[in-house]
Amino acid sequence: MNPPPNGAPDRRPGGRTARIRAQVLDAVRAELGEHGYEGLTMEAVAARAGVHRTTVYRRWQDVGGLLADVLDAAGEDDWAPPDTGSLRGDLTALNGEIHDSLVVRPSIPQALVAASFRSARAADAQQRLWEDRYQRCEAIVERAVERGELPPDTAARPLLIAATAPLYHQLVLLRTAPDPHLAAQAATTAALAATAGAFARPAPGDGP
Amino acid sequence: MNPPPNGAPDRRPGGRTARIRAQVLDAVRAELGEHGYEGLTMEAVAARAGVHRTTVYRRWQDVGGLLADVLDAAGEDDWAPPDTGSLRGDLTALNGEIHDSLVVRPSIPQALVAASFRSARAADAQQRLWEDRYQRCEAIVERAVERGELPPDTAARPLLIAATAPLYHQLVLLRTAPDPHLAAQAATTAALAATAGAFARPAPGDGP
DNA sequence: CCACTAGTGCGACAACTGTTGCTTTAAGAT
DNA sequence: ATCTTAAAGCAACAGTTGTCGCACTAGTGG
Repeated sequence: MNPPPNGAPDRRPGGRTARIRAQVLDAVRAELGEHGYEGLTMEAVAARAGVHRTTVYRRWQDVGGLLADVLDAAGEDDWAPPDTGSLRGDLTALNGEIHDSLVVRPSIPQALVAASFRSARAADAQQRLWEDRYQRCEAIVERAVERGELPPDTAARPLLIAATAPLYHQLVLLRTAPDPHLAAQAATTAALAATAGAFARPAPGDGP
Repeated sequence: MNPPPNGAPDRRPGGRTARIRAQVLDAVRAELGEHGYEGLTMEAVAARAGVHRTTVYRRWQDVGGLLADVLDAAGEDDWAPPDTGSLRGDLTALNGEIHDSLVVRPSIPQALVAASFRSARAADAQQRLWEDRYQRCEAIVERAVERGELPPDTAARPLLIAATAPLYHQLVLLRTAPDPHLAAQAATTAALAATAGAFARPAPGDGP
């Protein structure tokens, strides 16, 4: 295809290439913070990064490419899900984090979601990031199973989705006013359903 | 502000104005169906509608205005939530409808969601449509309460959100592969939590 | 039937977006 | 130090998007 879009410091990891990438990505985040996704243009990013337009076009192609790179960089952190000692506590804390990240204006996650609708590459990067996050969150369910809070055959992913989806739905899709106890409400509901065995896997004999 | 964008046949409800509005909205839906939201341009809509570009710009301003008008038109139907005789059945049928509308390619609802991120006016229209839909769906909860399936102080909206949010989350935001029994799974979970009283309103004494 | 005018068609234009060929800079190797 | 070449700068260009003034068409009212 074409050369890797995300910096690809394979051939020349030298200072300039990396420096310019950092400048540009910083500029993207700053622009996103100031004008939101709507106001994010290649022109403005290049100007703020102190880099020529052509450079940005050549390395990232379009706005979606820029966002994809930002998303990939976001997945390289060491974030870990909260560990409060109980399933309900973990889910509530997790939802609190999600809630806060979605209500600050302007919200970077919101902008990234918006971008994923305009660019296939941003959508792919977004999907990778979601997958990574939910994967890490499965630890919450594993710990709950170890503590005996949940039956051992509980499917982690649907449970996590049930807990977090209402937040995204209300704040991203429906755009209702931020409800202070929405996070706890959704977490509690999911925990309750899980304890009742709502997420037990259908086929128990899935061993080796 | 400015003259009403959605046709506004106040002053001259004559045949041509209405005819052109219909042509343009049809063209929007057709373009949306063929090229998705990405490929929706004012130029193409005008051409397909057999109308001059300037006319479309003047009456709808931008793509968001077009979508907003389509959304408003969509809310004028006589849709009613399914009535199967049980809460779980109703929610499952409802989720089935949502599921189907989101997995067909290209999906109009998906495109409208995407549009709502680009245009404030489309976002407003989208919000009106969601509100209308969830309002109508509250009948599901009311019937369940009347049947004695749910406690009388059950909050309808959070319950409906809990039931439907996982679908939107997976199919619109996460874009995972369509899961055939995802609709039933989410509906069942929500129904179970509701029966357990997870959506009981906190303050019982809110009467006159 | 005729006059009025909201709404549409038309063409020209400015602004913006993205591309291309070439030159210049600087990282990495000899 | 100097050579090589990947990557950035630069300027000119084509295509697209949105705007404006004016002419004209066709509902609306007398």
